[in-house]
Amino acid sequence: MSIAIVWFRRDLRLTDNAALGEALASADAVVPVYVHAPDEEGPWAPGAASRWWLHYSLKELDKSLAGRGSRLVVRHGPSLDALLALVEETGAGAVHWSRLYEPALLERDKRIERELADRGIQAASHGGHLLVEPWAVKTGQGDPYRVFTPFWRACSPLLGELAPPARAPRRLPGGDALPRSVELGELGLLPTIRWDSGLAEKWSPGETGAAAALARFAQESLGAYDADRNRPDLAGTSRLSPHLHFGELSPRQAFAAARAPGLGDSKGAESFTRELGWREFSHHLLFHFPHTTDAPLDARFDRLEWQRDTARLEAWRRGRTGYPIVDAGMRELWHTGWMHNRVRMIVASLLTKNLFMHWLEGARWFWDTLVDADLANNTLGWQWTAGCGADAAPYFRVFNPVLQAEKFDPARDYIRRWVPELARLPDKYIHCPWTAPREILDAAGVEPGRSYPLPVVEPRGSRNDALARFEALKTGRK
DNA sequence: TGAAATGTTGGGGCG
DNA sequence: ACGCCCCAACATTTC
Repeated sequence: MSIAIVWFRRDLRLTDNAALGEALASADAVVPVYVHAPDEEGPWAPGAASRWWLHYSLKELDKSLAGRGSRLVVRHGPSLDALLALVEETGAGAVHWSRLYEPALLERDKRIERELADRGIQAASHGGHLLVEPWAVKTGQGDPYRVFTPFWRACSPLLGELAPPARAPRRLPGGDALPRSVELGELGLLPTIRWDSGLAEKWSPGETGAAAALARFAQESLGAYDADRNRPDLAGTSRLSPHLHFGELSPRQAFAAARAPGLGDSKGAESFTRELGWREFSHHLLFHFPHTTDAPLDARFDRLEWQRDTARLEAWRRGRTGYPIVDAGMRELWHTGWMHNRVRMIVASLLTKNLFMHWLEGARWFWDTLVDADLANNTLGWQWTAGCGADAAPYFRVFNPVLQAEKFDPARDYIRRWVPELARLPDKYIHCPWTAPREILDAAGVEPGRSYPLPVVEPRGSRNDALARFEALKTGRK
């Protein structure tokens, strides 16, 4: 009887999972395994919000495995030791997994593949985390793309060839002879101080929750996605990012949903597919430029001396910058583990271009607080905003938090929800309370500097400041 | 997936 | 009727 280990990592689903499918097709029994080894991800080990999500996603995976005659075997790392022990205990002849593309994991997986092969164990990695493999798309010169539009155009013929998502298996043979597992709780993924009630309210980690989120999105929001995706006050976005990050949903499933009859030709489906394209782009870039997690892609930015100011950084983190749209976003993040993408750009622009603080400070905070924290997306996003990344916003592109708020939160609902101390201000002043006359502030019960902070930085001057520093960088002066 | 400064146009008030 | 000015609306340039 042949036995195969399915090593689950961030493909926490049974549907459209090539590693699982191949294991089932090639062996008589499978052993589903998760190995907890956060330190193998180097300086970018999962943050607190990610760990919370992971706990519940693993719990869900175990539950759906149990419904199919199996269970999830959980072990502590190091990964290689755990896998070798499991091979020994079960007599497995193969280990299957879905490929990931973060630099530290690529290296680790390569080593594990070698070690397994040396011992005569088949080590098989499978695609599925991306629509297109990073090595499959190159420019005419054979280089990786650095600009999104031509990149996405080059992907197009490959997308046309995508097979439809595979079905989940009905039964997993081998469940009667599984090796021991540690309790999920022993992994210590959940916070000791229970700050996670806001997360639990908003999210349903796991494959079932992912499928429900996709169905809701396809039915309710995809049609108007093109316009509504920029509105933080509406449920206009897909909110699939954490599900995609943990592989509770394959990008191919999301892609297929947007292509469903009646939607495939809509503008909304087109822009949503394009967003999936950005996800591909960020992963491809990280694969080709692994150092960009910690260093700018544009090396000229190495010479920049960013501001260090603990008090201001803390004001930004906690949503006390005095800019309502920024504070609303930072509080939404803190409370729900997520922030609307439009608002991510606004808060990132303020941090890097008005406060002139290092994009890594922002990247690290997002990393710890986002349930969808993803090294490729986070790196691309922050370098894009700071202007040092691929297809980046030019250094002079600085968001004005008041104008952005007026444009994308026209009804002021987003501010009133997340910055309740301003809720009674009239529409005219709620995006810029520092311009309100005394009597209006009094009537609304707002005391600038006390009940709500004054702006940490003056936008015009700080913008010009930043421009000057970027300008010096461009011309080579310092 | 920028904002602000600057330039251009055209309608309307008015002497 | 005409020229002049104002200014909103839109376009272009610059950072």
